[in-house]
Amino acid sequence: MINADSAQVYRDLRIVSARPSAEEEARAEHRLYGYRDGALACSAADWAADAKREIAAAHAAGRLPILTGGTGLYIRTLLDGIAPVPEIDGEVRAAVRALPVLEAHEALRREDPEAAARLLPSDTTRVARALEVVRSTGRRLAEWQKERSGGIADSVSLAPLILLPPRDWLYARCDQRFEEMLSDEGLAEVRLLLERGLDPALPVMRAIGVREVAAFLAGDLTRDHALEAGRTATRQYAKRQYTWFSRQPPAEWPRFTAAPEGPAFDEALGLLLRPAIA
RNA sequence: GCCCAGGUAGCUCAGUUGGUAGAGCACGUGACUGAAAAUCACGGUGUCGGCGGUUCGAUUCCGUCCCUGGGCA
Repeated sequence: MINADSAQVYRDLRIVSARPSAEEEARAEHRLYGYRDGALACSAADWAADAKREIAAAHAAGRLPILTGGTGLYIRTLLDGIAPVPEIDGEVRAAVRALPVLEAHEALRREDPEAAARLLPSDTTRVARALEVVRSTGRRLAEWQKERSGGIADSVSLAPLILLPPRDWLYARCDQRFEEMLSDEGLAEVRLLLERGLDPALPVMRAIGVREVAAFLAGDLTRDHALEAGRTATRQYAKRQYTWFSRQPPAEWPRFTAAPEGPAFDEALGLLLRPAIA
């Protein structure tokens, strides 16, 4: 089992990212779960390189790799590749991210007018990305994006299955899941993370639940309010995933729209895995 | 029981000097090329507490009842 989830890669988040339990991990080999330090941001390309290695290793050992996870961009990067933009200079990145968005957009208007026209001044992430790319590489992002490299889609045979369970079912699971984050173990996990004093902009600090649990620990939210805020954030995220996975992947990838449990799901998995194993 | 203050969207509240109403959050829909559990865009979803009255017209004014909070007994 190879993780394709951007939060489950971090060592610091076990409960909060709802990683598979020790018992679950004992049933099959699991890779790329909790293998990175939260102090270092993991990018889609970083993960794709790791996943490529794990897939190759599984193939070499004559075993079937199964990717699972909810980060669409990661999976797309692995399969289709991504623009070959070189590593961004650390100082450039820091300077760009220190700018207020409006100023960054203003700068972009001068340095990459095309990108400025395409992006709304409110879109902090993309404005910063476009700006750091021109500044660090001297080439506009759109130029880089004419090319994609590193994808493995053509060299593997893929058996995809997209899970789009009924909204009610999905939201009930979201609500249930957050309860565990406020357990003693969940609280301890967030306490340890906070003690590291990491940059709050790091992905590990922005994982759903970290902010809510931290607010509870600090006394800024009651337990009930933290629970409600966390559940809301989880449901909103689930909706974003729903939109991504129902619309972004190729139309021919099968969608499983019932709850992923019981005989119907077992049959779908069986149909999926039989040719892959053969 | 009496006196105040309230009752408007799922929630917290604006507002309408009488012409059927709007913010934030929630919610819905969508976008997505190197921090994506991120970031962003679009959408108002409503017996304006109930019933009467005045009026061409009432969520708005009047009466009454109900409910909530506070005060006095």
